[in-house]
Amino acid sequence: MNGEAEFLAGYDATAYPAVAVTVDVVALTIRDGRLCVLLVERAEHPFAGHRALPGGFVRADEGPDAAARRELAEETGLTPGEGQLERVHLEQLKTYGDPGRDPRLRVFSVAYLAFAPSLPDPSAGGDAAGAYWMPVDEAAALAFDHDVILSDGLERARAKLEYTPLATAFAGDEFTISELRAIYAAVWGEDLHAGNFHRKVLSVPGFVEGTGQTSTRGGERGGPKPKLYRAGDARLLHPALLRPTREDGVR
Amino acid sequence: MNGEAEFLAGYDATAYPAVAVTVDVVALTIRDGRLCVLLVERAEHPFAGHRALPGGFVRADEGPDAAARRELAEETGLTPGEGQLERVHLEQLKTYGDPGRDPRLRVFSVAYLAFAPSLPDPSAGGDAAGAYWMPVDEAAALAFDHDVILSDGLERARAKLEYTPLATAFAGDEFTISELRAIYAAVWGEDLHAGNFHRKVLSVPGFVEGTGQTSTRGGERGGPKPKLYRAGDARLLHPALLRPTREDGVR
DNA sequence: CGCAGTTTTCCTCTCTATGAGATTAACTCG
DNA sequence: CGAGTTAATCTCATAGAGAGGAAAACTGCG
Repeated sequence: MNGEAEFLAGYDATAYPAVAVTVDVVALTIRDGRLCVLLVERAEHPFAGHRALPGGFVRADEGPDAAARRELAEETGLTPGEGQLERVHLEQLKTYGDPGRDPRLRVFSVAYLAFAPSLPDPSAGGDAAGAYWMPVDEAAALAFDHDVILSDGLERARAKLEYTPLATAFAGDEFTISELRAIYAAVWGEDLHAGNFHRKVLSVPGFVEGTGQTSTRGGERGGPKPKLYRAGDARLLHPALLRPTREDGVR
Repeated sequence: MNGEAEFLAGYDATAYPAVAVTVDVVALTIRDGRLCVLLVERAEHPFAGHRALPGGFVRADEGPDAAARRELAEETGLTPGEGQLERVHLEQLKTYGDPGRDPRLRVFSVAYLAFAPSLPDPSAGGDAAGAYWMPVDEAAALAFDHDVILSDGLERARAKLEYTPLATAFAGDEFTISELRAIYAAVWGEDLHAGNFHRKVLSVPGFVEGTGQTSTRGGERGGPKPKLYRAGDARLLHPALLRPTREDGVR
């Protein structure tokens, strides 16, 4: 009965003016024990000179997931196929589309959240200059509504560490329990009890599995050689690893 | 430097053909102790005759949140201002935008999840005929990728009941602990231990607050007059109310 | 009216999980 | 070698979860 013509008639420019769909990526990593986010310097109007989350338009032949991974590759300098890019955890965060969030035309932005292991500076990578990692507590006054997107992404990341083993996505292939604890501490912004953390991580089935090996060297300031672990096969932590400080029942 | 003209030049129809942005709503309610979803019968091509989630285009002057609430109002027959529509909990679920999910043109759909108290049949409401509530376990073979959207919405709803007091959004203003337990049972699809549930709900600070009143009548098949409660001011349940059966650490 | 069945609301008991602290052993640096 | 640091493991007190039980309040039926 009603085909494309009828549909497009109902979709005329008067009722629905041109819209664009972009992806923006909140890419997080741990550098020097601090939680950092990948930012780019905007060269063009609007918000020229401001910092912004990396992002770009979704192309005709790709879904938003693929677009986000492509943008991430472009800005970090990672190339597909080498395993590094594939190991980055990427998940959809939320879509932002209020009128006026972009002064030029109606833009819907599908925001993504990425967890990356420690990476070299993008500027060293070659054509990906202009992007850099910045500690999240110094990242403010971003372009568009990117401050809100970043803060939503951080809250999601903090919550996800509680009930998923995604903290391992910030670590390398093999890691020690202490390194894992440092990741939690950096993301949550507070120290954790080493003994309880150790017991907890090993007691959750599927969180980590031992490699049978130990680190070749003790800690930087002494201590025994810690055992090495790699990520287990659990996709949900049960029981969960709850954040300490949050007040009982946020009102 | 670069203004709108340059931007629009980079946004030509070759690289970025026309796209549309819609909202689709997974609206859930409890009817006769069963979890139900609001569906509409599609009249037009494509998928004419198929069931689909209610939805429509985001208009130029509204954000996606407002669009979702408008669509919900149109399909349920609820009118803004009477309090009923405002009491429906509505949150963004996820955005679906793979090429080809709509055979006509590139459509990005921002899906929403709604929790509604028990409502009259939409068809009785007047102009909102064609929409109806259907038990979720009978809702299959939906148009587009709505099966996937529904299943994502259900999983989100089940998870949300664990750590938020949103189950109260399915109940009326005042409710008994048993009614609340029936909501959990319907959403999770399994019975809960009455005694433990009672103790748990009352022990979580801010989940429910007593009204000091009791129901005027005992249970349908006997029993004492239960006390009445209303939703408390907590926005997060702590400790959480975890689902019973799920296997330890989903692999 | 008396009785059986139902339901709310407590209660107990057991097991597990958590948080704080202490201990031992292994290692680095001066 | 000795002091300081860290990994890994225990202990102990408390809190929460799951299972079951029982008193009390109420309905509907004979």
